[in-house]
Amino acid sequence: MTRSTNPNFMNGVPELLILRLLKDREMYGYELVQAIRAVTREAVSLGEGVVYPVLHALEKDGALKSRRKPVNGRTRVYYTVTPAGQKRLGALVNTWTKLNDAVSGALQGGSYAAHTI
Amino acid sequence: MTRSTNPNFMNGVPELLILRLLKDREMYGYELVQAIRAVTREAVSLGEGVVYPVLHALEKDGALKSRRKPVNGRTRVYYTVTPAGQKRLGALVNTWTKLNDAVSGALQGGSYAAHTI
DNA sequence: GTATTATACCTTGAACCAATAGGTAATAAC
DNA sequence: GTTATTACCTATTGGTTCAAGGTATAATAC
Repeated sequence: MTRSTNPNFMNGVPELLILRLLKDREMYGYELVQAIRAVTREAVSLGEGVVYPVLHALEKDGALKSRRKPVNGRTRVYYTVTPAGQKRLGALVNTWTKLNDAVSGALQGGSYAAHTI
Repeated sequence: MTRSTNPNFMNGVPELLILRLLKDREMYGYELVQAIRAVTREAVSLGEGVVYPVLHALEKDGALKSRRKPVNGRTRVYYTVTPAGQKRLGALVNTWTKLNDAVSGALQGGSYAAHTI
């Protein structure tokens, strides 16, 4: 029903944002969690339990590739977008935009459709 | 993975569209299925297996109320939005708009975005 | 006159995905 | 030396869309 942190309409949004952010520069999971909060101005706040599984699924699908990099004794796993990932991002942005336009139109008093039954 | 009919990003959209359409006038389930197709210009096409459960859930929650009306020997179940439903619609539109702005900003802008405080 | 389509309602099962709540381990701060 | 922060991870739950069924009447086609 009502989500405590994020509202509905979140289907596919984590994947979309992650791909979009990684398109600009390589990042690691923990960094992505905060970057998403920052870039959406707290409108979207994803837990690590959301981000990591998405990263692993995207890598398994060949949309991302990773490299391990030790920093200050800790190990970070940096992700970058593959060509397949870029393509996937493009498709996601496309469908997201289309759906958005459709719903926006429907919300704003949509009576451009004259349907009678 | 890939949906055959509708893409991702559909979470909560059926409920939003149904409430929005019923706000203007009472409709019945089968009519809503076609109205949604029409108002979104085929961008969203919901099956009856999606619409009916949402209608029942919304009525159970007190957001809709129904009346049975015989038309041409068949029985139609017409739904209207209750005050609680109007409130729910308002909240949904609000969160949908906010999320939209956030994701749009993230998609277009690089690191940060237009309006600071 | 019967076969097919359209109308109109419904439920069940599977699949997907975000969210919560855990768990491990190292460094930094106090 | 206890807590907070960094940084990784998994398992389970719950909610929701979707496909694929099922029932029944009215209109149309052949």
